[in-house]
Amino acid sequence: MLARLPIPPSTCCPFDLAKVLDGSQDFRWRPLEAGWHSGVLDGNIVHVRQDRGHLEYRAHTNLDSLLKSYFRLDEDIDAICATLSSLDPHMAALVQAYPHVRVLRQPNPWECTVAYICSAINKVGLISGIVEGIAEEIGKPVKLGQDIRYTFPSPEQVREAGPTPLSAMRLGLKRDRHILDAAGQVCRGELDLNRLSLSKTPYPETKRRLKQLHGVGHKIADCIALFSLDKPEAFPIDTHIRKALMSRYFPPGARLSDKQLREFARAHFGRYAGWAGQLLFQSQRNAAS
DNA sequence: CGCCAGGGTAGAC
DNA sequence: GTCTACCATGGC
Repeated sequence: MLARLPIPPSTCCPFDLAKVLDGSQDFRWRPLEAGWHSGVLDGNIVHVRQDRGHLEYRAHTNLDSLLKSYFRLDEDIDAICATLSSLDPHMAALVQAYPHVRVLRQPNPWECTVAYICSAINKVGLISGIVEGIAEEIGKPVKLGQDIRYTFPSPEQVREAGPTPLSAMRLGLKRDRHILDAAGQVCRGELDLNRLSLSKTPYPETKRRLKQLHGVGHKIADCIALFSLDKPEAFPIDTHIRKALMSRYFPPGARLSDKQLREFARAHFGRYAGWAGQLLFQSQRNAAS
């Protein structure tokens, strides 16, 4: 089926699909022809394209609510922009320079967890290949037109597949064991990712639970919380964010631990710290390349 | 070959 | 609480 969703107009931060996906926190988008992009969202293969004020998509079923949630079409982006711009002059400049930045709401926290366990000390392109590889090895094929993709395997599927396919992928840094262990925790009901996504589960408790997973520390727990568990105050600190913070908010030569940087971010950026972090990330990556 | 990439961990003080 | 060595792989 082919469908169209209206994109709410925004004066300061208009929606730009290509840029949103390019700087995306979801590793599973692939460009197609004529402005279309192929993705796999929570088991659904989907093609999306922007036609001015509308989001067009092709899929096997109605994905209106899923896509609205994913791209945050139901959210007041102008209000978030205004909040970020009011934090300090640098943030105001970044909102103007990168108006397309969005923190997407990924529908599958399990996939997000595995993807970011694989992200440690890897380049974005490589992470993308690893996540795709896990889907191809253990997931199920899904087809839309001539496009064949693979669903990301559920914890049950990962556990049934056992250690062999993961170790054969040579993920390094014991990531194969971390993923299998996390799958076991979810399967045994020791880890309830859906409960953590509820607004009644606050950010601190969410992060504490995620950090109990092997291979998940402050940074990756914050990525999972921010990108798939609806915790906009989560502030993942990686090498880029560290550099951006040090150059813009502290005098040259200052030495701050990650703990001090987390405390600064919480106090200075507040409720939408994660969005502020995405802006810093974009600017730092842009400056580096 | 050397270096680094969207870190995490155990063990040491 | 903070510092350190080590974990493993691919791309340039």
